[in-house]
Amino acid sequence: MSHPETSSSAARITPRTLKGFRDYPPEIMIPRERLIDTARRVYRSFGFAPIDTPALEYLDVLTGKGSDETDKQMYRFVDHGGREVGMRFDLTVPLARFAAQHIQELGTPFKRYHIATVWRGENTQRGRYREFMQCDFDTIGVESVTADIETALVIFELLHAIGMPRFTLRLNNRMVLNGLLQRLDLADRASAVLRSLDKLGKLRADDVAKELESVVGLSDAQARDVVGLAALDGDNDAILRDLEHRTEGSEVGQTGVARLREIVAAFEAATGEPGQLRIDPSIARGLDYYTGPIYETFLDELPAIGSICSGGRYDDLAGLFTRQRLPGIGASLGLDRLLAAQEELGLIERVRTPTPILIAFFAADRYHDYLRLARSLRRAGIGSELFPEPRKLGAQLKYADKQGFRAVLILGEDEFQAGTCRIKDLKVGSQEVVHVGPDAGQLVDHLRDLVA
RNA sequence: GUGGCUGUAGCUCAGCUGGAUAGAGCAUCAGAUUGUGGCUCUGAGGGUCGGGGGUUCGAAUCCCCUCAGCCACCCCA
Repeated sequence: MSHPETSSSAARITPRTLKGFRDYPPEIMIPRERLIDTARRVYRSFGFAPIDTPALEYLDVLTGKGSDETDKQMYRFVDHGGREVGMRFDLTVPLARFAAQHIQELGTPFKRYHIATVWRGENTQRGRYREFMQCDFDTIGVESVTADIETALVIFELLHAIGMPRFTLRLNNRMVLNGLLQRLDLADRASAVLRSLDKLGKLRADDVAKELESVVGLSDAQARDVVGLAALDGDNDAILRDLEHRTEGSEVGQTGVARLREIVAAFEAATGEPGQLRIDPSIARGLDYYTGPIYETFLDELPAIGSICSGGRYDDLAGLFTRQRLPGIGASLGLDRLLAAQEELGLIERVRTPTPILIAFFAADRYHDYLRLARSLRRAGIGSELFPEPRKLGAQLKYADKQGFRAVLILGEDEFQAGTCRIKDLKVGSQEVVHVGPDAGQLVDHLRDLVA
């Protein structure tokens, strides 16, 4: 109307989102933010401090480390000043740059968490988008096994805090794999072998063995030996003994097994839940840069969705940027996967409001009294929305129902006169009349139980 | 990036081998119901049939291109 030139349908632009990019409406954003808050709280409780870095970096900063694959997936452009620029495709490369640039002031150990959006122009799939969020935590500058142990403990606490205590943290050590490959005389083909090995979760052992022979060129015996790792069964002690045997004569391998042993013992001592940490020699993780312990976390109720928290140790984070050696270890929560899992397990309550209480705007000339009441409730820590117009009560209740409010406060002239308030519990359907009291104190006491 | 499947109202879908004004359920809005949501009834709004081009007297229907989604592969910080 005010823009006649855009009112014809020919001039109108179709509203749409780019492939792999998403809108997040309130009912999606509310559980998402809750999860992020929980991760933040757990990270901070262990002493990890927040950092942020720019979404855009000089292209050479990002491409330096990247494989051809990540190069292909990176969003890049030339800015108005002629600079070659890329969008970060993970939070580890920015961390490496950040650490190389600031480690003098930061000192070590440096523990940081970083929850931020990253971009990859890869093909989309269910649960894989071109814009997504990573929730990393890392410890820089600690070679000792204590950092490996703490990483496992953070994952443990995180999953419990999220309310998903039924999970298995699977642990392996690249040193063990390297030791084994050394013994098999395959050190030169390590990354190809590991890539195939990593498929053991998805493919049958026979197929992986076949791939190792045909693609990587292993002998029958070598392939069987590698795949045999996955067949290892029994408790952690039994597996560790077996691994010790298999890596005999390899110093790296033996060191790796010893480190696993320490992690297992400390995890048990700290949590009292030894069953939730399992040595799994078939966990390889695709990445070349892992050099020590590696972690993957699977939900017992939904293992098929894949690892929801993974990470590992790397000996040289920032070698591209500085001569100073910066060893580190860290992991990343798979936010989207975890949300998908919670959704599938029916753990996500669908609400469109972060606020539990709606105050019906009922008596038109009591507006100021409603404002005062709302303020008292908010000050007492009870989120309260005042309906903006004195519409029909039925319409306001309908709105409250649709948005997912926990309760509606109904006060008309009668209630104001009597100093009372009706609390309508939308979930149960019951209703009670309570005294408001000074500063709404009595009302607050009632509501606290309700919204707890 | 490669291959396959799919795309009709906000959502789930129907719509025959090409035929006239494209339908249903749910959802939305209004009313029944000016101090009480979910249930019921009545009514209304809502469609470039993903988009563009082609074949045809005639296309939601057939063909090509394109965009998007799903699945598999590739890969996986």
